[in-house]
Amino acid sequence: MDYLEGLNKEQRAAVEQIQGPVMIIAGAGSGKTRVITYRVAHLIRKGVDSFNILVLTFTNKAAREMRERINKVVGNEAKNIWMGTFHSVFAKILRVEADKIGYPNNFTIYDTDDSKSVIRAILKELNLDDKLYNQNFVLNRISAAKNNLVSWQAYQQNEQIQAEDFTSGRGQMGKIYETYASRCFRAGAMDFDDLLFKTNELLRDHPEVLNKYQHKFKYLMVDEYQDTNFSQYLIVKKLAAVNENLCVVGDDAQSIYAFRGANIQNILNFEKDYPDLKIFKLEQNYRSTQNIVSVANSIISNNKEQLKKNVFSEKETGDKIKVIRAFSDNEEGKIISEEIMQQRTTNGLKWNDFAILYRTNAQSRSMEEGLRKLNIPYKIYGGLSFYQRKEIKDLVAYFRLTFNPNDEEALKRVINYPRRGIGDTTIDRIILSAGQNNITPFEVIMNPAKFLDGRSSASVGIFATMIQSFQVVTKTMTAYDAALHIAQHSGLLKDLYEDKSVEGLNRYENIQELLNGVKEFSEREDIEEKGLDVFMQDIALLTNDDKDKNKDADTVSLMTIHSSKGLEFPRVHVVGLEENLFPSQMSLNSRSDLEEERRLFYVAVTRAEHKLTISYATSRFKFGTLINCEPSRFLDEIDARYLELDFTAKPAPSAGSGSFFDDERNAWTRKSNTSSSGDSFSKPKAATAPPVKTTSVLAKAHVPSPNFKPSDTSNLQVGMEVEHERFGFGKVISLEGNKPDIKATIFFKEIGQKQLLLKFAKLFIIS
DNA sequence: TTCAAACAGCTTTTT
DNA sequence: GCTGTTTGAA
Repeated sequence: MDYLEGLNKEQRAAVEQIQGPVMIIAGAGSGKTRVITYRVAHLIRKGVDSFNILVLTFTNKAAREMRERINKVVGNEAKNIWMGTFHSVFAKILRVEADKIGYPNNFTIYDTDDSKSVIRAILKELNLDDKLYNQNFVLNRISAAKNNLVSWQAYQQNEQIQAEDFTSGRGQMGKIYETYASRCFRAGAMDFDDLLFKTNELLRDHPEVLNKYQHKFKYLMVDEYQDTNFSQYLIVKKLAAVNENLCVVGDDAQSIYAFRGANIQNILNFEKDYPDLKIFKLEQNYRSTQNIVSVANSIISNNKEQLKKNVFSEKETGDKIKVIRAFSDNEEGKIISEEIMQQRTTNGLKWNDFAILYRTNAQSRSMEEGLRKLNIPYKIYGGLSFYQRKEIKDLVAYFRLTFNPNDEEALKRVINYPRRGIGDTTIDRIILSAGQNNITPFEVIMNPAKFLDGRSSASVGIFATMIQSFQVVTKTMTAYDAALHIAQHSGLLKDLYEDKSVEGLNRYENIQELLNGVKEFSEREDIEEKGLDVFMQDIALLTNDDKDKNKDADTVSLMTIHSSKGLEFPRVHVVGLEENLFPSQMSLNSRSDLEEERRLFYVAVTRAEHKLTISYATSRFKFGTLINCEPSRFLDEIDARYLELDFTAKPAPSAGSGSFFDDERNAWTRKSNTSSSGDSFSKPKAATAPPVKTTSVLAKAHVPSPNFKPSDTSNLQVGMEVEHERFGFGKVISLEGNKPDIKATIFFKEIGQKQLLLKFAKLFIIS
C-alpha cells in the first residue's frame, strides 16, 4: 500500500472510498491530480478491471498528463483505461454507434471554422443581414441550445426562446438552427457540440446502447467537474445510473468555462442528485508559498457565489508578489524578459521554471518580441493550432473529402484549390442544384453534364473523378502512402513548392511535417486500425500539444490562463493586469461574468509555486492604435501588504502616462481616458500618438551570405551555429527523431525558434 | 475567372 | 496590426 503513505488524511480517505458517489472539492494545488491518479491505481489494486474505468477530462493537455501519471503508477494496465476529453471519448463511441442515429460511422467532425462557414452560407441563402445575425452570435446561440439539449424542433416550439429572438429582431434564428442542423446532417458531419448532443440522443433512444456502456464503465471519474455543461452532466449521470460509482473532482473557485455553457450548479447541486454522497475537501495547498496563497484567497474572497473552504499552505512565507508597471505593451515584454533572464542567472534556474500567463492570445506578441531580443527560448501553447493552419486544413480537407464525399465544407475548400478554374458562380450553382434535386453536392459534380451547363462541367468532372480515384487508390495503401498520393495528385504539394516566399516555404514544411506525422502514425504498433481514415478522423479535436513531443526542451512557457489550468511553475508572470483586458471588457456587464474573470485571476495566481510577478502597461496597442490603459481593479482587491511595487521603469519618450499607485491613499489611482479632473497626479499632455516602431515578425527575408551553400547536415550537433537560406543565422537547440526524419529545433536570430526537418532544410554550418 | 488593392472587423477564453 | 473578404480591372 506504498502509494497511500504519501497522502494526507483527507486525500487518502478520498482515494480509498472507491464505491458509490464521491465528490472531491479540491482547492488549488491541493494534490488533485495525485488523488485521481492514486484513486485509479487503487481501483485496479482492489481488483477493478482496468477496462471498466472511464476517466473524463476537459482539455487534451489534462488528459495526456493524467495518462502519463497513471502510467507511472499502474504500468501497462493503464492503456486499457478509457481516458480522454469528453469530446474525444464520445466521438470514439459515436464512431461505433453513429449508424443507429442515422449518421455514417465515418462522420466528419466540423471545427469552429467549418461551423461558421456553414452559417455564413445559410445567412446568404436566406438573405439575412449578417450584421444582425452575426456569425459568432448565431453559432453561440445554437451552441448554447445544444449544450442544454434543446433540439431545433424544441427551439422553435419554446415560447421563451422565440420571445427572446423576436424581441432582439432575430426571428429567423429557429429557421437558421434548423437549416444548420440539416446541412450538417446531409454532409455527414457533427460539430463539437453535436458530439455531446448526439451522444445524449443515442443514449436516450437506444436503451441497449446505454445498457452496454453502463456495464462497460463501472467506475467513472470526472475531472474539473465545475466546468461541465448540462449535456455533459446528463451523459455522466446516465452512464453512472446503474452502479453509481461516480467520482467527480472539482473546485468551484476555478470554474472558468461558463462562456462555453459550463454550469457551476452541476457541482453545487451534486448532493441533491446523490443523497448518499461522500464529500471530501482538500484544503491544504502543497504548491505555493503562503504569500501566494494569501493573495489568491484575498482575490477570491471578493466573489459572492462560492463554496466555503479554507485553502492554506504550510510552506515558507515566500517573497512578496512583485507588481511591475510598464509604459507600453512592448516595454512590458522587455521588462518581463529581463526579469526572467536575471532571475534565472541569480537563482540558477532553468527556462522551464518560468511561465508567462496572459488573458488573450494576442498578448503573446509583445512577450515574444522581448524574449527574442534576449535570445530566450520559449514555447507558445495554444493559439493557432498546427492543424488550424490553412495549408494543413487544405490537405486534410482532401482527406476528408476522400473518406466522406458528402463533406460539403471540405468540398468548398478544395474544389478550386489549387486553381482549376472553378469559380464562385459554379460553386453556388452546384450547391443550389444539390438543394433542388435533394442530393449532395458531390452527387452533382459526379454528373456535371446532367446538373450543370457545359462550360464549367468539364473541370468539375475532372475534379470529381480525381476524388473518386483517391477513394479507390487509397483503399489498399498505408496511411502515409495514401496521404502522399493525395498531396501529390491533388496538385497541392506542387502549388506550395512553387511558392518561394518565406511563408510559402513555411507552408511547404508544415505539409512535410503533417506527412511525417502520418508516417509515424502508420508505423505505430500499439493500434490496429492504421488507415488514413483513422488518422484524420479526430484531427478537429487535436490541439498543438497533441502533436508536440518535444515538450522536455528547456523553454519558457507562454500561454493563456485558460490553458494553464492544472499546471504549475516555480516562477509565474501574469501580465496585462489592466481594465478592459483583465477583466475583459466583455465581462463588465454582469456580476457573474466578472466573478468568472476573478476566478480566472485566481487560477493564474495559483499556478505559481515560489514566486509570482504581476505586471501591467499604461498603454497598449489595440487594433493597431495606441490606447491608454488603467490598472486592473483586481489589483485593488489584493491586500497591499503582500505586494512589492516596482515602478522603476522610465516612461518611453512619448508614451502617455496612465496610472499611479497613490502611497498616501494606499490605493491604485486610475485615470480615465476622457477626463482627468480632480486627479492631482495626472497633468496629462495630449496623448499624442507615439512613434512606437513595431517590428513585424516575418518582415524581411534573409539574404544569404555570398558563400552560402547547403552543408551536409548528417553530423549536425546541438549548439552549432548555422545559416538558413531564408531564416538567417541561428543556433541548434535540440535534435530529435531518427535517421531520415531528424528534426532540429533551431533558434534564429531574426525570426525566433523553428523546427526543421533536416532532410528538407538547406542549412550552412558555420561552426 | 483571377489577381491585387482596398477595406472591414476584430479579441476573450476551448473542444 | 493582422486577416479574411469585397471590389474592380485585365
